[in-house]
Amino acid sequence: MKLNTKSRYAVMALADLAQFPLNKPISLRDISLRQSISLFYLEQIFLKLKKKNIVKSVRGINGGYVLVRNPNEIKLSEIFFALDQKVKTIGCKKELKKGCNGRSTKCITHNLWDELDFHINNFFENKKLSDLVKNQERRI
Amino acid sequence: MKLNTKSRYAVMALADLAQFPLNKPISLRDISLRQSISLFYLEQIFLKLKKKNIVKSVRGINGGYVLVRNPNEIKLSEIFFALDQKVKTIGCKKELKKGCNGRSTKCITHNLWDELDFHINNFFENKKLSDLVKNQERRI
DNA sequence: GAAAACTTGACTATTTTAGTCGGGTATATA
DNA sequence: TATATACCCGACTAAAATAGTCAAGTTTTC
Repeated sequence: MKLNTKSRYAVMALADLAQFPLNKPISLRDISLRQSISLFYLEQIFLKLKKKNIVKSVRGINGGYVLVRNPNEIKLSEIFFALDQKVKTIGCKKELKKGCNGRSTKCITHNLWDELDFHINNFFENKKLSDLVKNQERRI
Repeated sequence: MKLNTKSRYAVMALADLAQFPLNKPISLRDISLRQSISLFYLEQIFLKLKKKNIVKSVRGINGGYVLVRNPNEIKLSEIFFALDQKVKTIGCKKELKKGCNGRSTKCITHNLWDELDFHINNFFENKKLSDLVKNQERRI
């Protein structure tokens, strides 16, 4: 059970972004250099973040990306959701044959995975982007 | 972020096992049929469970597997551990280049993944096999 | 008009996962 | 003691997911 790089990088990049003034566009190139993440990969990631209205883009020279809201209004769950990374421990409903057996409507461990789902999603639901930067030194 | 089938099946199979008297060997064939899990796959899984002393085997006719301890003494975290499925959201220590940048000893989101790790592992640490069977009807 | 920086879709190599298979060994019971 | 049942164990493979790359744009500022 592990997090994929896409959501991880997304959080890292946004945390990076959150350290700067709200209206100053930060280029992906800069983030790429600071966080050691491939520029091309970042482009993929930010496209999705933009679609979900977490960041907005400023084109042209001196352009870059800017957070749409304040870091304390951005839940980590949103970020994960933007990258289609909702935590799903199992889909009992879908894979009827494998996950849930036909005997009853719910398989023996069904409730467990539901609980786990809730437990993890809850974690991200209660974390804000600002929580990551709070005790971090500002780098200009 | 999702659970793999191996740990999922392991929990399902052990929950199945836990519904029977402690000293009655249950064959993998039976579990395979009841839970709709491939017999070959179950063999792989139970080999690991046996190595970690969660189940013991009884060979020959009428043989099968038996829980070593009571279901209320078996933590789900043990099961996951037996299948090398410790939750690891990220290994900042190892992949220095990608995960943690060289600037400081810890990358900007390092603590977050640590917290998440703890949060999830905690969930499994506090769950016992018996919790799964508690409100389950016994099937003979 | 040139350079910086976003836009978009397609592509690929690598890794992981899920599952299969074959050829064993041990043992209860007829 | 024969034999069927059931565990033992390592090797193998197909398919899916992941991680990352690339090319050919468009927009905007200086």
